[in-house]
Amino acid sequence: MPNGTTMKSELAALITAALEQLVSQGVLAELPDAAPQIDRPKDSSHGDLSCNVAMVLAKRVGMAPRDLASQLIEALPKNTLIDSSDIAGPGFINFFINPGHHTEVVRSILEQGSSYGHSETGAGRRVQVEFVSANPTGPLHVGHGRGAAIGDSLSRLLEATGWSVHREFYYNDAGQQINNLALSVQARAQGKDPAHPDWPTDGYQGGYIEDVATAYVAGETVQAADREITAASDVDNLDAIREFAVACLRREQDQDLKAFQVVFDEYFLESSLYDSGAVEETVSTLEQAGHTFEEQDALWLRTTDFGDDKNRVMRKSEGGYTYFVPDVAYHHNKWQRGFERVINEQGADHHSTITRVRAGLQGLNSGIPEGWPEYVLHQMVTVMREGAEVKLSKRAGSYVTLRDLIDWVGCDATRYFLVARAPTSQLTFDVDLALARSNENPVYYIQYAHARCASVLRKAGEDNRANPHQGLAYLHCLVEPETLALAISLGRFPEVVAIAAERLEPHDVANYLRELAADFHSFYNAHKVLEGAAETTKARLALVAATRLVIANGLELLGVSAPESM
RNA sequence: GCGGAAUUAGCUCAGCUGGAUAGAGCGUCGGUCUACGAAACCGAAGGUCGCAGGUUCGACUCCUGCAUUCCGCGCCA
Repeated sequence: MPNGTTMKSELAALITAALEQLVSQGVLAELPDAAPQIDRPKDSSHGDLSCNVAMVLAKRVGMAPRDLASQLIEALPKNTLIDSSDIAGPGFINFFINPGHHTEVVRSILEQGSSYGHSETGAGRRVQVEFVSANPTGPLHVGHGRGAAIGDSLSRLLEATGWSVHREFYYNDAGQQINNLALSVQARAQGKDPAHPDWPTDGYQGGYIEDVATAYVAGETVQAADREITAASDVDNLDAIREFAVACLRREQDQDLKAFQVVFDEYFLESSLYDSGAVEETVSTLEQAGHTFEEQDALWLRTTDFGDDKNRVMRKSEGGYTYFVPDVAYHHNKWQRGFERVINEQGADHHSTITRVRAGLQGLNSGIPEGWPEYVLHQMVTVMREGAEVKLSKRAGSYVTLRDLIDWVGCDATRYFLVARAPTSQLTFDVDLALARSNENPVYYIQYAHARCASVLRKAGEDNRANPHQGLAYLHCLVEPETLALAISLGRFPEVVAIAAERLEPHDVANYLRELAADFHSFYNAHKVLEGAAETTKARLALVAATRLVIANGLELLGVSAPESM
């Protein structure tokens, strides 16, 4: 099987050929506009693949679905893919695939190795994924962790499907929140605590503020991914405190991300948009395009022209810009950088900005498509431990940090749990479940399957048994139901990756891996790999090697490690 | 009130963009190791897919109402 083709696409080609045949016979007036839909039936007695095209077309042709189905089967070209086919229910055509085709994937997998499952649909086009984008006012919390896990996995999926991916982290380094941060650090440096009468309104109360203040007074030097600052130690110099505090928290977040094994290509500063004049330029372009008006001393953008439910203020009566103006400038900058696609992974609480940003971009008349950029929004995360919700962290004070989770359950389990659920559903992170070492914990379940594969292969190597590739000559020995079921699952992987990337849903991969691990464990318990006839053993070793590769490739897409032993 | 998300087994969640008898894991009950790793496997029980209509060959899936939960809704970011 060549890279990129699947059983489904081979079957689709056969069915299309049959439809063309029916057109030439005059049974059909024309080909349907869409490609025939092919599904994997849930019930294996319904075959390996099924097609509903007869039911879809029947009405238009004026034939009974089952009659049309039967003519379609007659018209199928000769092939080695289909073992048999039948018509079932209201007019499904069920196809039973030649078992040899199922086990042939083992050959493809061993040949393609770490690239098995990958495709070139992105064709090297450029996509930017922006995620986390936390302001440097505190450690990353679990919500940021979910964003990091999803955003990074999305990036990996897009890379695996041929896109050229740019990972970006955007942060506000100059706004009101940063001012609060500086004031809070200053207050701490002056020996005040949150109970003090002069403690700043909206000041940050987390314990980390005190650490920053201590470091500032001590004149320490901090180094973050995108900056390095030495403290001035002067308690009255608010600008110096601000710069130092931002650097401290940037470093803190860098360390969190490093512990989470997430890496960015670029950190983009909101302040740079002011420095470069991009914000002013955005405003004047919108004004010139006639999308703005003045009212009550403020400048408004007519976002209602672009689907918003009310117009939005751009420049406040006191002269400053509202937050969405630099947001629009930022996204215009992304467009100018040539990203065909931009995907923003954010918490669902940012939902309301989508319409505004898109409206602002449309108003610029830069040829930006209406649905650009794309958004993946994730819902809230709550953390449970010992049956109760955890709401406080020692370090951050008011919320549970990402680092807390990593410390409790490790990077692998944290990443898996945060990425394994649909972003649209609220997530309950059960710390005790993530720590469990049994199949109630899917991370260990999948990793254990990988370690088992590695163990068998190791054992075969020690005994001087065959190299897994030798088994490729004996794939016909793979015949038992559990064995074929495993091979079929291995063959699904490319589809799973393609669909997950297309729908921007990394959790598809997590679910698939769980199912694959279950198929492997069933196979493993039913059939001894190393204790059969020589040819069967060789074939099974090839199957195990292929399974190990697919699990490793899948875990890689989630950013979870694939251990050789546990 | 407006907008978004959600509602599926006792619990945590899938459900391949409309297919056939709605699936996993945990939990419960019952079986499998002098072991290619039992961190596993096999089996059983467990469901009015929130409610009511609609669309059609066919609805957990799409549409319209209603209910409940979460999140947003400032000249805050």
